[in-house]
Amino acid sequence: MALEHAILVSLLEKPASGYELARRFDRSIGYFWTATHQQIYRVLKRMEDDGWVDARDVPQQGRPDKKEYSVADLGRAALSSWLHDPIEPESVRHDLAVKIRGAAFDDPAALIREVERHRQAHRDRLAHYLAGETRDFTGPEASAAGAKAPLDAERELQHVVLRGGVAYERMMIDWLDDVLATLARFGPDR
Amino acid sequence: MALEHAILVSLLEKPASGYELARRFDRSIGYFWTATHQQIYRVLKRMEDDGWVDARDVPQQGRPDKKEYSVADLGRAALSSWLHDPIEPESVRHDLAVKIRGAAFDDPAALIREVERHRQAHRDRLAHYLAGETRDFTGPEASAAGAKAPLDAERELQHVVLRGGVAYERMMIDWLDDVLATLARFGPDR
DNA sequence: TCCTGCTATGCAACTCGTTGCATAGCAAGC
DNA sequence: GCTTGCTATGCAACGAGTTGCATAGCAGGA
Repeated sequence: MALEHAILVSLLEKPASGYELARRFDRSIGYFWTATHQQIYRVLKRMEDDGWVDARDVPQQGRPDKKEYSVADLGRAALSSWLHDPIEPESVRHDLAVKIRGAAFDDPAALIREVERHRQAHRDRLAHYLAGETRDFTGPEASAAGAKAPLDAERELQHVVLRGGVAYERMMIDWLDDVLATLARFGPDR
Repeated sequence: MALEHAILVSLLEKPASGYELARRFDRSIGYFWTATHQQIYRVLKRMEDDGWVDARDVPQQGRPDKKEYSVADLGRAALSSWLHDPIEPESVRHDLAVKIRGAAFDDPAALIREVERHRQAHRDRLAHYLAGETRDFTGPEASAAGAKAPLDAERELQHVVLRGGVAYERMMIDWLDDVLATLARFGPDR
């Protein structure tokens, strides 16, 4: 269970309300961790009760007030402790692989459109990542940041995680091409 | 939710008891879908109640009796229906990426051992996959299967899923090398 | 004026997944 | 004879995740 920790990291990068966190989980953080606003509100409340985060009411003009959360000392300690925990074996859940093996007992050709849809989704995400990389990690901004802090850990680590996302999407696209070629061999017969 | 469907696919490949299924989920199926024996027994009971699978008591010598399940017509229909459903957007949960971004607010160097452990786990899994590929999908066996059925969908589709696993592990190993190189840059200062 | 849509927070109910525990037969070794 | 360990099945409790719904302020357009 790491939703708490993902929230702590996100709040350390920048304090936010539950709503803002939910939107981050649709974007940057969401690339490697998903969560709905329900989970986020529930967990935020628990974290506030446990003293992991501090809440602050922020009046806004033109929109409802919000509760902005920031990380408290206890939260920082909890994150640190989790980071030093050598756990995690890595579990996988890949529906598409189940479908592909299942297709042997149904119509393999019927899966082609589905796989093509997935491939397109991965292409879109790859394009999105690459655009983000160009925007945030290359050119004058990168140099400016470099001048400001030659070894900016936060930035560098965000970049290496993004590179992981890029590598993942590229791998998936290549593999789905392989899957499509395999499925095509079963197309004519049935 | 696709545990039912993963079980259906596995039972179509070969009928099995709950216990045997649980062991498959530690091996071949487990490479892209995990499940404990608790989930499996619970879901099998529901599937039996729904008429998706048939149960058969099998007395054994030297060990307790088992209940062997096989897929019923209703189960086959349910699987087929699921296969034709164009759902699934693909959600991700990657603890290690959270840890890496979190390391910016702690000691980046402390993560090195953890990342190395993960890299080793992925290397082990890659070696395991490659051994399985050599065993099941190359050499005389493959030719024999080829002679028996020039387009054996079940086998081909199992192979392409395995190739996906191989591609994934290779990608992860490369990425973790990248992560280690990045973390190393923050090692000396702290 | 009313409707749509975005920001912002939350409850309730349900399903899914995990963990700890219990039972029971039999085999092998000390 | 006792313990350990594997096969085989299952209950109970809890925690995590999903879905549907509710509320409320305000903006903008028909």
